[in-house]
Amino acid sequence: MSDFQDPKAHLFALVQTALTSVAPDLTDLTFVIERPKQAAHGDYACNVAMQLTRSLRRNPRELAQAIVAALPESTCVIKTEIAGAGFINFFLSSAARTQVVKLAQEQGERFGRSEYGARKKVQVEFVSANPTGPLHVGHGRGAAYGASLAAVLDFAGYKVQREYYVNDAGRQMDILAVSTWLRYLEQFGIDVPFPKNCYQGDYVREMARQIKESHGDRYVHQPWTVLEGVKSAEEDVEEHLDGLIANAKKLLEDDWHYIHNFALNEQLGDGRNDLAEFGVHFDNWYSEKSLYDSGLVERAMDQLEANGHIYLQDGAKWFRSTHFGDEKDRVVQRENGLFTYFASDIAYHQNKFERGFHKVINVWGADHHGYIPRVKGALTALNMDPEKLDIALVQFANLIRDGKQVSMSTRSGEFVTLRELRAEVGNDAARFFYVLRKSEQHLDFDLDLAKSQSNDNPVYYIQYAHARICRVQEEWGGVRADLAGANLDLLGNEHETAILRRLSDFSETIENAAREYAPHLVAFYLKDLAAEFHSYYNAERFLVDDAELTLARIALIDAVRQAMVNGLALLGVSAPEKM
RNA sequence: GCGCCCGUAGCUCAGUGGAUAGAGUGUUGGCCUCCGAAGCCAAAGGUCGCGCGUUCGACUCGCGCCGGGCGCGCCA
Repeated sequence: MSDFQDPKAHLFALVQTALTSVAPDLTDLTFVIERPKQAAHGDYACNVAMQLTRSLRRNPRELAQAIVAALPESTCVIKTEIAGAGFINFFLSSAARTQVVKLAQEQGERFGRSEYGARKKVQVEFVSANPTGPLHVGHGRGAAYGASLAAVLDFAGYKVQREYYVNDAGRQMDILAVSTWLRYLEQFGIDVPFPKNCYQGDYVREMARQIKESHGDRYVHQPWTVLEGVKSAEEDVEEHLDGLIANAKKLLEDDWHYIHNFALNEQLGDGRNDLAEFGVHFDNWYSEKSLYDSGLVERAMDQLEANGHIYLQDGAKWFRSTHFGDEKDRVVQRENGLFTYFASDIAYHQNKFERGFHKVINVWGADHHGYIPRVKGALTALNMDPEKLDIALVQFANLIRDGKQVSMSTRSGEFVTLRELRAEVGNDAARFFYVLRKSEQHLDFDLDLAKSQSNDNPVYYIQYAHARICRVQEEWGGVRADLAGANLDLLGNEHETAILRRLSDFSETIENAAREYAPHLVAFYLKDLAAEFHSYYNAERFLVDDAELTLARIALIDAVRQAMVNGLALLGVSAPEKM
C-alpha cells in the first residue's frame, strides 16, 4: 500500500528504474512528473523522453517506447500511453486515485502536512513597524503575508520562529516621546508650537491626556525653558526638533524615560493587540535597545573593524560595503558618535545567525530593497553566509477609496489604520484579500469593493463551499467514523475525478508555497477546489437512494472539507459551518 | 543616470521550460417542486508590451528596448 501513499513519487521511482536500463550512463538527467492540463492526457505525465533526446540523439517517441517497455509492474498504473512530442502519460487505478480520501480521513487536521522542511529551523521576521503609531494598511499586508508564510512553512515541515524586531532605540522614538510631551504641555496652556515633523495623530493627544490624568502637572515646564537655545523651525526643522528633544531630556531628567517608555509601551501594546485580533502572533519580540545594552552593536563594529572593513572619513566611521557589491559605502557611526540604524541592524542580523537558523527570512516593504546589498555585505564581512538570509519583498499596498488613492503617512496622521480596515471589511476578508496577490505584485486594496456585501469577494465563495458541505453532512446525519468503510471505487465521474486530482495536489501545493515563499498559491488552490466542489454540487446529489454511493460521496466531500479547513487556517481565515 | 518589481481577455489577476494560455468581474443567454441560487451551465472576449537569442519545445530562461511603480541620506 505504501506505493499509493504518494502516487507521483511512486511514478518517479518507476521511471528512474526504467532509466537504469534505457540510459544507464546518464546520472544528472532532470525530468518531471506533472499534472497534465487536460484530463484526457492521464493522471500524470512525464517528459523524460524529450529530456533524453539530445544526449542520446534518438527520436523522443522511440525513447518513450523503450522507457515504457522497461517500466516495472505496478498495481498503481492501469495504462500508459505515448502522446504529443513524446510525453508518457500515466493512468492510475481507482485505488491510487482515491487513496487521498483515506489519507484525509486518517490525518484530519494534519492532512496536507509534509516533511518537506525536515524540521529545519527557520525564522520569519515580519511587520517590525516602528512603535510610533497605529499600524496602517501597508503594515497589514506584511502582517498577513508573514503570518501566512510562517504557517505554510510550519505546515511544510519547518520549525518556524516568528519574530518582531522592535525599534525601541533611536530618534523616531525620541520624536514620539517629545511629541507626547508637547501635547501634554498644551493641556496646561503652555504654548510651544507643535512642529510639523512631530507625530500629528490624535493618539498622541490621547497619551498626553492619560499622562495628565495619572500624574497631573508633574512634567510641566515653562515655554522659554523648553525653547531655550533651540534653532527656529524656519531655519532648520530637523535641528529644531533635535533641540527640543535635547531640552526635554535635560529638563525632565529621569522623567524623560518615563514618558519615553510610556509612549513606547502604549504603541507597542496597541500594535500587539491589533495584530492578535488579526490572527497574527509572534514567538519573539526582539528589542533593538537590547542590542546596545548587551554590547552587541559595539562587538559587531569591533569585528568589522578588526576584519578591516571600517574606515574613518569626515569624522564618521564607514563600512566599506562597496567591497561586497553595494553601490556606495555606508556610515555606521556618525560624526556625533551615535550609531546609525544600519549599525544596530548589522548586530541584529549577526545575532540572528548566531541563533542557528537554517534560513533567516525577512519580510520587508519593497521600498527597502536598496538595503539588501549592505546587509548581506555586512554578513559576509563578518564571515557569515549571506545565502542563509532571504529577503521577501512585499510591494506596496495602496488603498483606494471612491476610485482615488488614499495618501498614507504616519507623521501627517492621514493614514488609514489596519484597525479601521478590519472593522470595515472584517478580518477574514482582509486576511484573504492581502494574500490573494503574489507579494511582488502591487496591491490596490479597493475599500469600496471589499466593503460592499461582496459576492465579488472570493473568501465568501470558499467559505460558502465549506458551509454547504457541513449542511449536507448535517442532513446526512451519519458520523465521520462511518466514512472509513466507504467504497471509494464508486467515485469516478468527471466531477469526482477532478476533485480527487485536486485533493492529491494539496500537500504539494503547500510545499510549493513554502519553497517559493508564496502563500497566495494556497489561496488560489482553495478557490479552485471550491469551484470544483460547487460545480459537483450542482451536477449531482450526494444524498441518494443508493446508500453505498451516498457514503462514498460524503467521504469525498469530507476530504474537501478537511482541505478547506486546513488551508483556510494557514491563511488565518475562519471556516464557518453556517453563514 | 543606476538598481529592484510589474506589463497576460474591457477591468482585477493566476499560470513549478511542455500538449489547445486560465480564473474572477463585466457583457449576453439559460438553471431553484430537488442536500443553502453567497451557487451552477453556456456564449463572447488574447500579436501573453516589442525585438533578438538559448531549447526538441518559451507567457516562463538570457540580452536589448518601450511603458508603469518604488528606491538611491551621517533618516528609520
